[in-house]
Amino acid sequence: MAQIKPSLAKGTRDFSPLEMERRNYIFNTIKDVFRKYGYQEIQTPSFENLQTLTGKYGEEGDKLIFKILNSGDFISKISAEKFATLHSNSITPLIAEKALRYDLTVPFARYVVMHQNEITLPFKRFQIQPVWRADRPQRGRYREFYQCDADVVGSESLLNEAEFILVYQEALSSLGLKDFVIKLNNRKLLAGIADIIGKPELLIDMTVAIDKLDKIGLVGVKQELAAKGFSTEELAMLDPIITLSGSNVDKLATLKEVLKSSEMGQKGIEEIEMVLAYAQKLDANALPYIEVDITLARGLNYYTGSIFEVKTNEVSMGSIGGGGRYDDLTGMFGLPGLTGVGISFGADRIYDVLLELDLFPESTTKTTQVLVTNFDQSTEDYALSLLQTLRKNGIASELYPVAAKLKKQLTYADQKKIPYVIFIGAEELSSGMLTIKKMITGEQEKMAADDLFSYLINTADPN
RNA sequence: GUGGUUUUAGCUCAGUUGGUUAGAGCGCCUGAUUGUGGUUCAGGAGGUCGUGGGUUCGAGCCCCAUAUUCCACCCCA
Repeated sequence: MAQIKPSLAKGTRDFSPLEMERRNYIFNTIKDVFRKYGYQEIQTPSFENLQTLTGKYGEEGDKLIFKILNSGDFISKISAEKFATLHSNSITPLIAEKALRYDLTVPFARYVVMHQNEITLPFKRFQIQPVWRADRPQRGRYREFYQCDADVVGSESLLNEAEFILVYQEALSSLGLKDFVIKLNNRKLLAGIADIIGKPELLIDMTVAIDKLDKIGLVGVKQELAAKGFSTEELAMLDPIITLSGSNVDKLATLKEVLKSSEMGQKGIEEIEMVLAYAQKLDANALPYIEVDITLARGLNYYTGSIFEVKTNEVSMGSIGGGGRYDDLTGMFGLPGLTGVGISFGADRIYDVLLELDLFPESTTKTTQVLVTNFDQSTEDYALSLLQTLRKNGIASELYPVAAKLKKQLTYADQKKIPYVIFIGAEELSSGMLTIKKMITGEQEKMAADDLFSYLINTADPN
């Protein structure tokens, strides 16, 4: 067989022991907070029926779904006439029936519908699994990455939203992040803005343009909006929205005034106020992290109410979390009238941020505690029983698997940071006194096997 | 998907206008030490220069294609 140069698929990574330890640190921290707020873990398959996923993420999102080619001779199942009329888009459902999951929310909606008789509402679940996107990789953007999602379905209370803000605040603070902002917006408020300008189709263009205020300034924003088709009068009407600033309370007061003719807009403002009120009652310390931001649109099609996004100000990185409320995601799977709201942590981005800020705790992984040396066949037999006795006493131990030079065995212990090495050679065998070497100090002493056990049980770290 | 960028030893990187045998540091292996690691000293191995074409007497260097990395859009975690 021809040799193949080893390489990773674009946008994927291996995780070595140290990286896994750090990744698990992130996962465990987030999990602990999820559990504390009453969420239970589930998992769903890596791939779903393509139908389950398509049409949920918008046009751009659909393009980024990794499709799985059907098995077998799928071409022969398409008639020649039909084949001639096909283009790459319309052929996809014919040759790919499955696809890798794009996020955890849609599979969760599917799960809820399929398990509706087993679950009691409100159902609070969390899920930590990889998702895949056929995007072009970049800093903080991978084609395979882990999301940590918490969602609750069957409760329209805005307390859920407020609790999610606290989950964000608590988890990120536990991870050592200090300067981050949880952005809060509401689709109803955006709809209200669309109401008053009477051009709902330009809503997206508008939020995108307003979002650039820092970069291109008020004049630039207005130019861009004019280019998109806004009249001078409309721009005047939008002025207070474009220049919206100040505290959350200030912003909401301005919006209330501007959107007073829009029922939908008022509803959006009320919802934001309610979320903030709940958050304050739960923990007023969380309030400074919350920023009402009307430019937060979020592409995901299914959001209908609150929208969240989390960014850190400590390093340059896209959002490290996002979420929102979806009123009818399960409706697409035949269970209408069930509202849900959820958030997601981008574990891989959080990893990159923590690494850059040097916020990972010192390695705490328990490695092997004792290495038993291997001199030759006769000593190996004795060493084997000693080895297993150590293990039965809960001490992580290993025997060097072949009789090698002591130098080599010690180098191995050194590199693996094994704190104790037990020498069993001819000398030890005949005297019955084993030599134990403490690698950190280099000192060594002789003791009988029984004394050695009690010594190690008392001093070595169990695993 | 659009535009740009990167790729040379296990790792991080030098490499002149296109000119003999492509270098360094770290790491690795061997020895100084046949029962002693982390320090030191001596020696050694390791490269189809991302891949495939092309130009040239001659290509790591120039041209084309392709993969990959990172960056800016788009979008997103």
